[in-house]
Order: sequence, then structure tokens, then C-alpha cells
Amino acid sequence: MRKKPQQHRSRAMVERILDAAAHVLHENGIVDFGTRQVAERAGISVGSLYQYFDHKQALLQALGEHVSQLINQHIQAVIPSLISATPEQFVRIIIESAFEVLDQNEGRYLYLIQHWQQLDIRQDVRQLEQLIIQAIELFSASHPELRNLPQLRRTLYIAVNTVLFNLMRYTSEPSPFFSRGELIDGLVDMLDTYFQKQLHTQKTFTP
Amino acid sequence: MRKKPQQHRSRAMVERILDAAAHVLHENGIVDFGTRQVAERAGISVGSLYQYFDHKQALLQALGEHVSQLINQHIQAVIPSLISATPEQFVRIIIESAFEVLDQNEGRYLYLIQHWQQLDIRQDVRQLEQLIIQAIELFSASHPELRNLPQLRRTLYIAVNTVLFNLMRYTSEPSPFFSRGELIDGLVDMLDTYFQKQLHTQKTFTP
DNA sequence: GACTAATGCGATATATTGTTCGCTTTCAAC
DNA sequence: GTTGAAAGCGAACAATATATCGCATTAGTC
Repeated sequence: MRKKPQQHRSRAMVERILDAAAHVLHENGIVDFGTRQVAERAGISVGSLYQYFDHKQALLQALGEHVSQLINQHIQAVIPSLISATPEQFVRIIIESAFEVLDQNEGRYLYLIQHWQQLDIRQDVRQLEQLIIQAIELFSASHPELRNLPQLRRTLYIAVNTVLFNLMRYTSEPSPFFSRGELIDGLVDMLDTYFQKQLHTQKTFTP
Repeated sequence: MRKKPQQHRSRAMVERILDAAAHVLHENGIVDFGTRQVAERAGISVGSLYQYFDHKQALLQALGEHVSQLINQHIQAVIPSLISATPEQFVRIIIESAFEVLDQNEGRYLYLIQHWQQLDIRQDVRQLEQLIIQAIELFSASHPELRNLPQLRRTLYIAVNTVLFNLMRYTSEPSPFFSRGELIDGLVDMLDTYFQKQLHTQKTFTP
């Protein structure tokens, strides 16, 4: 960020810019994402935009960080409720909260995931995996059988990708042939089954 | 396509254009994908490009169709070998052939999936799902227990998304912390387990 | 070789892009 | 109310985009 906003109005402006940026990305896609259109949408001038963001890319990056924070906060908020949950509930709660975040603001943030290539939010996804790993560690306090799950990181990598992409694809589906609830059920079912099976093979390996 | 290529050289040119387009998309990303650069890469002039493609978007669309055909052909080619396979092998063969296609030409086609939003290849993905449904129907000739799998379409929707996105994410990973073989093993394991479980619940519902 | 249609070219027109900079307006402290 | 810094503005600039069109080259047929 080129200049740090010091007064009230300038901080408000940065927020308005980010909000407008998310909106433009949502409506135009990344190819037609332009600084002019962001400025117009935010009701400000391009000059003002460039007072707080070095270049277009910096704007996109800031947007990515902003949403990544939102997701993290949202998931962190449900972690306490995980402790007393069953494994199946555990999976369901996390998946549902992911859906909730990306639902906010009329699905405006979906485009951030859809264009994660350009936004370089790999790191944010990795952070998300890390957060879930912590949740599992907490969870295993009351479920000792979960300790030393084999291949945990790899399994989680696959699981997080699976949820994110199915979520993204489904939400951008013009006329889905099944309901959102059914999608969540399907995902929960698949992942839960997979985790259970991993536990089982672990047991047979270390009798 | 504006004009249909009739002579030898013009058909060759269309191929060169598509090849160059895939290359440029791979190197520059969709944001910096320009007609000039495609023309230069193909060693031709922009004018020639516009003789066969109405506009940039048409070029991208043609590229999408081209790759979608490649994938379909590749999967269709392995269908015969599916008949005598076990369910687990069935899953593995399909996943591996998906990897193989996108590996061709130094992963050049990956960007098509990565930018499927802009390319509008939803229909192609749906076609892929349809193809696999046909394969399963063929497969169920020798595995009668597979008939009337509950929620087949939904399950396949999730499965195809899962494979495609994990594939896409993994392949664009700079330094993955596990091998490609392990990813495939993980995916096969998860999907196979899921299918098996669905079979089981089906049995308990119709005793 | 001459003729015609198909093909290929690239300078050019037009539009849009990201970014800058001199200027005006607003704010807060005295 | 004056003053200096912060914030905001938008016309202007250079670079680049897509797409066109009159002209040159090539291929196939007689």
C-alpha cells in the first residue's frame, strides 16, 4: 500500500475500494477487471485508488487477503463447537461454515476462489488446511483414536480441495439438478467415510 | 469460424493457431492472452488469424472444444479395458487417464481447466460425466450389484469435480509435499470407498 | 502460362488499458 | 480564521488491445 490512510475518511475509502473491487471481479470476471471500473463502482476517482494501491495487482492481492481473513475468522468461530461433536458432525460443521462464508454478499467472494491462480491465494488455502489440522488436534483430545492418523496432511489437502471446488462449481451452476443440502450431504458422507476407513486401516496396521 | 479452411495449408494454419493459443495461454495466463501474441507465436499475421476466428473469444472457445475432444477420446479409448476390471481398478484407470491427457504437451492444457470460468467448458465437463455414466452402465453388465446405484448422477458430479480440481491444484503446485502417485492413490482410495459404501446402503434399503 | 479463387499479410483505425501529476478540496490543530 | 498536511480529483499520456481492409502471394484448373 502506497500511503497509509490516517484519517477517518481515507480508511473508509480503502474499504469502499475493496468492496467495489470484489463486486467488479464478481460481475466482469478477471479478464475485464479494470481500475477504472473499480473506481467508478466505488464512486471515486482513479487517482484516489492509486493513492493506496501501487498497481492493479496489489489491489487484487489485498482483496485475496481480505477474504482469506474472513474465512479464517469464520472457521475459528466454530472450532469450540467441534470439541463435543461426533466425527461426522465435525466434517459437516466445517463444510457448512465454508459455504456460509462464500455465500456472504451475494456470492461475491466466489470469484476470488475461481481466480485463485491470478490472486495467488495458494498460501491462504494452505493456511486453511493448517487451521483444520489444529482443529483436529483439539478434537483428538476427546477422540484418542484420531491421534497419529496416517497421511493426515495429504488427506486434508485432498479434502480441502474437494470441498472448495465442489462448492465453487455448484454455486456457479445456473440450474443445478440437486439441492445444496444434497451436495453437502454427499460431501460429508464421502469425507466421513474416507476418514473412518483411514482409521480402520490404521488399526489393522498397528494391532 | 469465419471462413472454412478448404486447402491443405489453411487447415494446417488453423492447427498452428490453436497450438500457439494453447501455448500462449499456458505461458501468459488468461489475463495477458492476446491475439497478437498468438499470431506471433504461430509465426503468422493477425490478419490470417481473424480469417478463421471471429474474435478472441471464439479462439478460446475453439481451444476449449479441442481439448475437451482430446479428453473424451482418451477416456473412450480405455473404456474396453474397464469391463474386466475390479471396481477399484475402474476408478483408478479413469483417474489416471485424466492425468495423462492433461500431462500432454508439457501440461499446456492445464490452463484450460484452470480458466474454465472464462472458457465456458461447463458443458464439456458435463459431457465427461455422461461418458463415465455410460462406462458404468457397461461395467454393470458384469457387476449386477451396480445397477440402480442411488444418486448416481449426484455422486458422479462430486467425483468428477473432485478429481479435476485436485488434479489441477496439484499440477500447478510449485513444490508438492507428496508424490503424484500418492495423490492418485488417495483419490482412488477415497472414491472407491465412497462407491462401496453407497452400494452397501443400497443393499440395506432393499433387502 | 494464364486465369480465378483461396489464402496470407501487416499497416492502420479505434478503443481501452494502467498509471501519473498538477491541481483543488477537506480536515485538524493552533 | 489561518495554516499545513492529508486526501481526493480527473484530464492527459504512453502503451497496448482488438479488429479491419486493401493488397500481395499462392494453389489448382484449363
